[in-house]
Amino acid sequence: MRYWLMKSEPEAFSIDDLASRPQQTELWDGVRNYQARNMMRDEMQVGDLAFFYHSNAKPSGIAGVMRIARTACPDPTQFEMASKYYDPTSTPDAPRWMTVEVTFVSKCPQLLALEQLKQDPALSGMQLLRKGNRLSVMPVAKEHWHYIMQLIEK
DNA sequence: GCCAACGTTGGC
DNA sequence: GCCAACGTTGGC
Repeated sequence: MRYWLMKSEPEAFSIDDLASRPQQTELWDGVRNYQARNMMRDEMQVGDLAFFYHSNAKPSGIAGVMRIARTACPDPTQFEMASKYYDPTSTPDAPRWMTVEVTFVSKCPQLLALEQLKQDPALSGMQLLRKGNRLSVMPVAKEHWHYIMQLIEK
């Protein structure tokens, strides 16, 4: 059982969008970074939990919790010419980009803002808070996960 | 909208 | 393989 954090711009896809999907489930498509892909492809397991992080938002922060519902499969948008995630160098025989399916678990009663996370000494060292960090999928340490869950439930 | 911090691309 | 140029992410 592992813990993750996955970013999405809420204007593109938010925690509310996930909660209102059929089955409250969605393919986490559009990731085009090898490190992030490798984690989804090689490490995520069904049942793992992930924070849904709103990036490029006002304010940015942790908006909810989701569960990995299906292990890695090819990201269909890489083959769709009309998609902004289309990748002409990828083929169905050798798909370059993989993704996972996620299911809604809960929405935070109030968003846990990045600013608040930064100011919390218990979270120093968290990958999300490292300067220059741009990864859209990253692991969360167990102790950080439980600490943040307790902040959410406060 | 700015810009720092990356990541990728391609000429050499 | 180096590295300059370019593109992207994401906080502010």
